[in-house]
Amino acid sequence: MQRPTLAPLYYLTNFHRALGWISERYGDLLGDQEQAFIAAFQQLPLPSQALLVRLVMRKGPLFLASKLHYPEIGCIRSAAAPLTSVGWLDTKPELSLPQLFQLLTRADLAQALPAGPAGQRKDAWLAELSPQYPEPRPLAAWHPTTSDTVYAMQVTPICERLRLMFFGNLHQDWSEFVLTDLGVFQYEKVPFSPHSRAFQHRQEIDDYLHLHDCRQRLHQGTAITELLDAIPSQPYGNPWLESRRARLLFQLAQQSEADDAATALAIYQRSSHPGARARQVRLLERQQQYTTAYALATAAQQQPESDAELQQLARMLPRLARRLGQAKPAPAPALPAPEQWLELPRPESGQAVELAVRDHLHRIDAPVHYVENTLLNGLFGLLFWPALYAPLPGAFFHPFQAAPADLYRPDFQQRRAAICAQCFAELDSGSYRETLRQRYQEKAGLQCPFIHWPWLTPDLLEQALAAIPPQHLKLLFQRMLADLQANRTGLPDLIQFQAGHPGYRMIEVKGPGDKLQDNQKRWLAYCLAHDLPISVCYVRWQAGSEADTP
DNA sequence: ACGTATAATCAAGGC
DNA sequence: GTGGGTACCG
DNA sequence: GCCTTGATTATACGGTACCCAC
Ligand SMILES: [Mn+2]
Ligand SMILES: [Mn+2]
Repeated sequence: MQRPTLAPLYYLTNFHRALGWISERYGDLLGDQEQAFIAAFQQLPLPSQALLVRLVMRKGPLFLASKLHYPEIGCIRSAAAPLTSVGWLDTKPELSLPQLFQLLTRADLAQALPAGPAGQRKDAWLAELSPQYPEPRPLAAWHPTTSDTVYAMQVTPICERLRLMFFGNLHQDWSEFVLTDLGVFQYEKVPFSPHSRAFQHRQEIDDYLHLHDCRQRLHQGTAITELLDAIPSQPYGNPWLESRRARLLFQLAQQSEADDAATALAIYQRSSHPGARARQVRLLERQQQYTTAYALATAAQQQPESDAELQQLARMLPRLARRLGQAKPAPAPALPAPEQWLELPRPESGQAVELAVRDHLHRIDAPVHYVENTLLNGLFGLLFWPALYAPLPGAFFHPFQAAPADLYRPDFQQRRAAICAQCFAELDSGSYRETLRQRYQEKAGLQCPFIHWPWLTPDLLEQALAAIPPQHLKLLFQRMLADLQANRTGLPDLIQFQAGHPGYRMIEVKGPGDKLQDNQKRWLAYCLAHDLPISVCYVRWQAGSEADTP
């Protein structure tokens, strides 16, 4: 593929585009600090602007002047000077010993510090010296003979905030621009109004940043109690932020489960994250508070948050009932799934069991494909493309989105009811086949969370269109749409296309020691209830086909 | 909605 | 030297 | 049988420069 050649300062151009974008849409949500930053940035000499952007895109926050080489910028020190005078770079930061170790190479450190035993690891050396050097110092104090300079980035918080405002998340970064220009990422072009933006209130941005900070501290091992104090005790009004708060609480509770079950319980109670209630029941059970556990479980059963929760409750309730001496509830009926047992020679090369079964079942007139979730997700993405990329207010707000912002919100389908109905109607009329072929041609390569293009080959698509009855597709898609997040996984490993009716069958492969997962059981139950051809294939290895692993 | 996560799978141990 | 992990690049 | 835990794999842009540890 031919890559367009880029202007030397392409990244600066991109950053200007971003700043302009933000200024246009967020004028009312920018604080004095951010406004001043944007204004002052434009006043800087170009090499200084370029250097700042380079550093913003790097890890930092500390950089050695001698390690910065940018031909398009030229002299780093002259480019840096204006940045230090506005206070965006600090040239004399106090460095802790660990920071010094991160910044300098082994060889450089050896000139500044007493050497340890030969061949000592860098981290051991640091550990050994740490007690002797508790105080931070400027580089010149650590290493008097060096002529090097350290630059410490001072504007990370502002730049992070701007990035968040642009993308509506913090996992995308400014390289999206160049990667898209190069065609590495291709996004569907969705029209949206010039005032579309990820946030409507400054408080939402603050809240997002605050939660993000708490999450990072959780990951760094900050004490749970400290974080609990930091996280708002009341739900956010914004459902999107509230789900993030709930998830953070859930993770907090998870962390506390091991050493403080009571705290964990209390935190789960405050979280509306999926599964939080089931964890409460489980923890209560573990604490032998069977009455409370049973009460919560039965209440949950009356108003389950999901099939997944019902599934968990159905396992816990009989145990709890037994503990409480209640009448033994009827055992859950086993899934009446067709089963098949195979005894196969263990593949030479440690080949996956799914592939072994695929090859065993494969017939010239009944080909088998190892597809897992990719086939159905792919077909779904193709058919519902107009719904996924419908220009609804608030769904799209920058050009680098692979999906609408509300994809996994419960009202996704509801908000697009008419379009979804049209997509379903194509299954009834039969026009979907031509639509999907066309759409595959048209959209191949574009980022879409449901389509892994390399797996969904034209050949596989054709076979699926020929074999799977549209009414079956309809049933499968209906379940997906009911919960796009939960129901995009758990689909069977293999699909076999065959003559006659229904024209295909789905097969979940289970090797020795493997069991059906919850999400697989849910798909299994759904397919059985709707007469969709599904089965489970259990595999044993032939004795002597290969020595067991010790 | 990529907290370098979910996925799925395998293995082992506890009740 | 080599291999592995990380950061950076476009 | 159920539940947990941890390990382990793959993918997610692909290539390269650099540093470190062995
Ligand atoms: Mn599988
Ligand atoms: Mn399987």
